[in-house]
Amino acid sequence: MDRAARTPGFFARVYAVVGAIPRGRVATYGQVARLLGLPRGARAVGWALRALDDRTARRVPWHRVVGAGGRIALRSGPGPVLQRKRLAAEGVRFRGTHVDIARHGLTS
DNA sequence: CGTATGACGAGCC
DNA sequence: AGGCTCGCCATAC
Repeated sequence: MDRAARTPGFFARVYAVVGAIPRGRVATYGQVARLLGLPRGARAVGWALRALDDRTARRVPWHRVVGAGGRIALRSGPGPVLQRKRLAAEGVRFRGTHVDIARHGLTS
């Protein structure tokens, strides 16, 4: 286990919240941050997910976290495609390039 | 301890 | 709609 995931630090809490997102639904970085008690910590959440290594990523449903409005935040590499693919596999609908947040949002 | 870095977000243009 | 700027936050150096 990585140090970040073992210690009761920020990363671990982010992973715990993300892990609680139900299958077929998505949450925004801002929402996750809010659940952690950091209304303006969306960016920090992004930092935590970015720090996921291949092994840790296997136990954290990072693909269920999207940007405000359902935007796929990943910009390059296999990430964006993989995320969209995984979400689609869970039945998540898209409206163009964005996730249909109104239909699959955490609180929706 | 100051500066840099992002998988962010809201405002503006 | 698409692109920029600026503010926020936890880390990395």
